[in-house]
Amino acid sequence: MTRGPKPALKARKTPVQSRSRVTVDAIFEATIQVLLREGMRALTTTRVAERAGVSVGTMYQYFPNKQALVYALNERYLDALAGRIEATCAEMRGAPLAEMAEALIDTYWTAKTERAEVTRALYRSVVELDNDALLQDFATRADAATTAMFASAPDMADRDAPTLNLTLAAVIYGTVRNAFERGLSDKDARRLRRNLADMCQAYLAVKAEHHTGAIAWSTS
Amino acid sequence: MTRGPKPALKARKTPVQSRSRVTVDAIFEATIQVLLREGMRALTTTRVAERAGVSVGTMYQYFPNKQALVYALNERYLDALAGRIEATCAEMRGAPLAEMAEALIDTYWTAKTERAEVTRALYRSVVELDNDALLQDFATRADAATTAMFASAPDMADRDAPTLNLTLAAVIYGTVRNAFERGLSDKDARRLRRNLADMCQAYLAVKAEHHTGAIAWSTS
Amino acid sequence: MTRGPKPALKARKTPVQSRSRVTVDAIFEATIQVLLREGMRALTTTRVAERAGVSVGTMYQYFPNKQALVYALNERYLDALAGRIEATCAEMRGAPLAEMAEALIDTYWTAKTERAEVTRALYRSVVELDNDALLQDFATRADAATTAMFASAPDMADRDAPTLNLTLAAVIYGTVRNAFERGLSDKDARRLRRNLADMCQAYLAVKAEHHTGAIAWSTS
Amino acid sequence: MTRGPKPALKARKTPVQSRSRVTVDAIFEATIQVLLREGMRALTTTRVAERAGVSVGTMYQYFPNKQALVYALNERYLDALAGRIEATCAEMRGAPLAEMAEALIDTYWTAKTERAEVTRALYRSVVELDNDALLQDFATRADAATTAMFASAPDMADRDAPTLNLTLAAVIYGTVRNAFERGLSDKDARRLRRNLADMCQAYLAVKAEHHTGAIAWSTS
DNA sequence: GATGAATGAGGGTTCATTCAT
DNA sequence: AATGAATGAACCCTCATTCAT
Repeated sequence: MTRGPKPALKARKTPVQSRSRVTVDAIFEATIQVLLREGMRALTTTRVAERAGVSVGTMYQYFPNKQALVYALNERYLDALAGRIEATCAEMRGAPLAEMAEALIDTYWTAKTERAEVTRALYRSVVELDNDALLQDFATRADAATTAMFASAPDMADRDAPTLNLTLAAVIYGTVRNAFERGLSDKDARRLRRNLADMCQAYLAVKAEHHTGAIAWSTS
Repeated sequence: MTRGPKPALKARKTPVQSRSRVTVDAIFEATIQVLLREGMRALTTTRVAERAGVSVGTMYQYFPNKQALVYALNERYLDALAGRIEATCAEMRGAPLAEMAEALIDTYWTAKTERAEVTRALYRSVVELDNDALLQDFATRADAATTAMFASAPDMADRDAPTLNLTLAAVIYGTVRNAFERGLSDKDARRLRRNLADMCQAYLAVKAEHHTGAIAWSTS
Repeated sequence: MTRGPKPALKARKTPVQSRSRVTVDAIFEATIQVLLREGMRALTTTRVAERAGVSVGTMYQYFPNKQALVYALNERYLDALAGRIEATCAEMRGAPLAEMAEALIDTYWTAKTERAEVTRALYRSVVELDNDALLQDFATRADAATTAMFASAPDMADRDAPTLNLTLAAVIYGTVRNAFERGLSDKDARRLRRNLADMCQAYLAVKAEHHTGAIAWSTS
Repeated sequence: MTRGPKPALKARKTPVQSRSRVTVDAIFEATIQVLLREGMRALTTTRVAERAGVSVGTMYQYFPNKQALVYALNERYLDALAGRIEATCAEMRGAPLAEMAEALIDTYWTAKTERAEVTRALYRSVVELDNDALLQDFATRADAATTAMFASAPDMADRDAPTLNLTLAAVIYGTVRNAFERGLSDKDARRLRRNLADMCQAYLAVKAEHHTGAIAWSTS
């Protein structure tokens, strides 16, 4: 299921030594800074190396080409994001669906917002062709985690886990991104987040009635 | 409210004559094709002109520079999209909120899906600088239309129109985009679309109960 | 001796009809204007045609290419200049050398100064390769006139006419151009002009002594 | 007093290392060659780089743009020329005016003639925008040197130094340029040079008489 | 291992010139 | 004759990538 990156995009060496790690981190941070301050168009290898305080040559020791750098940056970010989602999912195992949804919203929203500039920088960097694969991999991994989580909910009844997951995931991730792109005020952001949670809750409650034989709300 | 494009991005001549229109259309179409087949990176003026069957020089007769071309393409698309949303909003004036939401989902989903490649091509192109302004303009226009529509609903009660609008707009547009990016199968797409509508309906129903004094579901 | 222009630089048609003459004049004037206001770099056929109020196509009816236009402009200017020099020479025939020199300075200085911008514009346009030939032709023609004039002076004695001519011509033309390029104030300009005349006079006087058997000034 | 170049025209790196110096020299030399053989019109970055035996990229490492290259070339030449004039002025300090004039002619004439092609190439290149400033700077510097020199002459009497300087400088520089452009034979060149010196001498002698109370030549 | 000067393909853009209308 | 849209060669410049030091 995991497609894995094209060979050309793989990082050259896994930074095991601490010096390497520091260098790579500096490069990543520099990339974000440049992306942020000057945009995708100005993201040149020279500029990144300069800001990272290393030479271009050194950069090429860690990344076979520019695309690989951007790729790795996104990979790293998405890996961390997936990890956080998995953590949340593990934590919420066995909780009611509504709480799961709320926790997922919390996690995702926080992740996207806490370093908004980084998020924005990365959105900008995704022009690169093959990041599609990256996104698919992330989706697959996140979906696996959330699907498993939902399946463990006591109020799952006989719902179709994949479909429920698809619905909640699409709504939550999609809404958060849209919110992000709107550049909302803090107040609006809080409201929207609350309403999104309410919406998921309402949806789950209605479905619950269906599945528990209760009278559907629409007929009440 | 509308910021308007930077002068540098304005198209050079408005294609009034039929020949001009044909040419401009060919250029737009070619841009989409290139974007689609080769990605943003390969979107060069030469390539576009070639595929459009005109010379670079001709292209520059209509667009002062490459950015302006991409800008105009997005402008055109977003203008049409906003128009469709406005039409839907006009049509649904006075209908119940749930129906409005459903109609909005229909319109937006259809617009994004009926020429999926175009949508995909444009998503790829929006990364370019200053298209932000374009998106903001679109959002402003669309929000105006939907807010007005919602305000006309008989079951609006004492809801806060801007907040309701923000919620539904963010959820609907966000979810549709997320769905789109997942490249769902037809079946999954249909399911998600249905569930998104249900979700909105459920949310509106619950809120309705609140506003009509009914006992909230969560306490039942 | 006259090399004549390369065929490619010849104007296409001699403007005999009055309409043609008006058009050509407009084009010339437009060329000067553009040269003046925007410099050589901005001297494009489109721009010239536009300012002249004709279409590029029409321009190409009168000049086979851009170089020919610039060539013709310079040719016209130099022709007029040579004409004025010839007129002065004719007028001064038989006068003393010193008066001849003064008259030549007057004529040349006035010609260069009375429409200084035009002079400047033309200096700018001379980048064009083959204008060398043009300049040579002018020099030949002017030298012929001045040499003849000098030869007619009563105080020529046994001087070498070509050498005297070379000396005076080089000094006068050279100094005037240098003065022009310095962008002198009116006062400085007047002073320099006066001193240039004095210098020529002094030179001629000394030579006269030599040639008349008088004791050379330097030994007195 | 010195205006200094626009920032855009400054050279990118000062060639301190020997390799850099060689490269820059090669580029300068190539520029002159192209200018000479093909004229200003054909002075393209590619052509220069090619003839210099380096890549365009390398050229741009040393000069931020084409104009800067031409600018630097002229700057270098004019700097050397000014230096030579200053040296002559220093050397002639305290000498009689006539000898000063002769020395100035020698220096200037030699400088313009010894590498005639270079001179010619540069005359062709000066048309470019903003080299005006360069010329002004040169003039200012040279005038400062010559004015100071003239002021130190024993036979300055109560002459106006600036005016004397303006006169001699304009006549000498102007005449030399004109001579140069005429492409004189060696014999004619020698003659003209001699006569120019004589002319200056005659002018200074006459003035001297005025200032020393002697009877003016014209009345003798 | 690290450096950064050198490379040169390729990008965006201009503009002299043509030719169908 | 006049027009001006179309052409495309050629220009200036950038920047990912290499490799001698």
